[in-house]
Amino acid sequence: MSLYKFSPETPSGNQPLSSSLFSRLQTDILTGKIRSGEKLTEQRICEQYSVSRTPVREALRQLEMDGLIESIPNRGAYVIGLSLQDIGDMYQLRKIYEIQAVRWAIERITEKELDQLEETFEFMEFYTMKSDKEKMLNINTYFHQLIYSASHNRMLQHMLASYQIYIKHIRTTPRNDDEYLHLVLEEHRAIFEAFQKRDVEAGARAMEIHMNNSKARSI
Amino acid sequence: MSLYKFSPETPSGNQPLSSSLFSRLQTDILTGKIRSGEKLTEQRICEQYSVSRTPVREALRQLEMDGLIESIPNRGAYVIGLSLQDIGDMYQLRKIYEIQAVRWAIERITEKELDQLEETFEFMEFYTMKSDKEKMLNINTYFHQLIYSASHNRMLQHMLASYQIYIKHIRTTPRNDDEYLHLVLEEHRAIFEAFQKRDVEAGARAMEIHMNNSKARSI
DNA sequence: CGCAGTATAATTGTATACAAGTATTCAATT
DNA sequence: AATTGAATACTTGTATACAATTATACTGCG
Repeated sequence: MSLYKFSPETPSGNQPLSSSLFSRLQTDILTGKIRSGEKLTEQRICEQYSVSRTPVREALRQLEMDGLIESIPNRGAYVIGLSLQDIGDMYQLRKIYEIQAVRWAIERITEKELDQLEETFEFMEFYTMKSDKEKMLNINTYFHQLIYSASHNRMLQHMLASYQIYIKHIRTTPRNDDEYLHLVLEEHRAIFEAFQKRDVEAGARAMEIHMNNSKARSI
Repeated sequence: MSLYKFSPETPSGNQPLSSSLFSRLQTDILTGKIRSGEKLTEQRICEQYSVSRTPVREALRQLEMDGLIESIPNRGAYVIGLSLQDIGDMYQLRKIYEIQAVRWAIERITEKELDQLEETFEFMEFYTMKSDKEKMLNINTYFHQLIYSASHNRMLQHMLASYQIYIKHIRTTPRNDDEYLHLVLEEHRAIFEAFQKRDVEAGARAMEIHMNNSKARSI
């Protein structure tokens, strides 16, 4: 992933229209457009999304791996979705790994990676100043991904990446206040400064605070 | 999942022949039959596994979600596989969640679930006595799944279940000694006894020991 | 000999057709 | 009236055909 997409010069940068059927279904389930418990027949998805059954089946398999639907052989697929309980559970679990990621990352981060993190954080400051919430969400995700990457643990990256999809949809609660952006910024500043000081415990604490607040803000 | 499959009365109980293409490919990648870095063309898989492209494509999407292959649009799929580093990473990560699972499970387990855990542990004793390593592996998996389930955290179940696949293949190092079975049994006994006493800290310690030993035994 | 451009081959992406399994309906029988 | 059975409709599972994209090989030109 490149940083260019966050640079001030880039135009609005909307979602790509060519987003896969999998992503579209994922979004529609997570935003509640497709309801929990609903039966998904391949035929109906074909009609509603104007695609043939081949891509539909592939998307359903992916959703199943994500735990968003349950597929019963020769019977069909049922939407599981996320309950409030699930969301709470997820934040608890994510927190555990995010803290671990910070610990390992502070121990193992390279100079180059630290520069990237600094640059990313500076973009966060810039977009907070500009009150660009959309860009903040994207760069926020990227900031965390840099930490995963700096942990130099491929499995951890993979596991935490799988949480991001949920987070992205959950945290779209309408909260336009600048205060929100500033709070998020300061939480990330604390994390970033722990990296600069190579202070593992401070990093873990800062991330724990950030996670607790994220959870609180989301519900 | 039912317990019947572990009962002494059941015959040998081999793997189902109707195992999905996804599982077969997963196994072949994890056992090294399909090498890391290898390019997978859909055509070749069709021929080698005697199926058409539709199921092949579905299996590839699933493998991609698992992180076992990397699929580049219009280019093809490349096997990533697991390095020794990955396996070590995975054990570290699994340990964190297994310990958390035990903590929550001991706090939240129902009487009925505890009975199931007891029954399962007694099967472990039985198969250790009979030196049936195959059955021990299965019931070992089941023992852990009961803990996940008793944690009453659906996300945690989902995350930990995704590790089991790897574990199953990694731990097939040829170690026929009864000593191995007895060690595993005693480690599980410690965990089970912590459940009986509802001692969270003892459970966490017992699981940590079990995880450390599992890792050591696997490498 | 090297390079660019084009034609060909190979591979993935998508659509459709057919087979197999499952659910539903309705009539016949008890 | 309830239940069983067969026939029908529906849904998923698989195979194949076609379109779009990418890789490769070859030819012509400098």
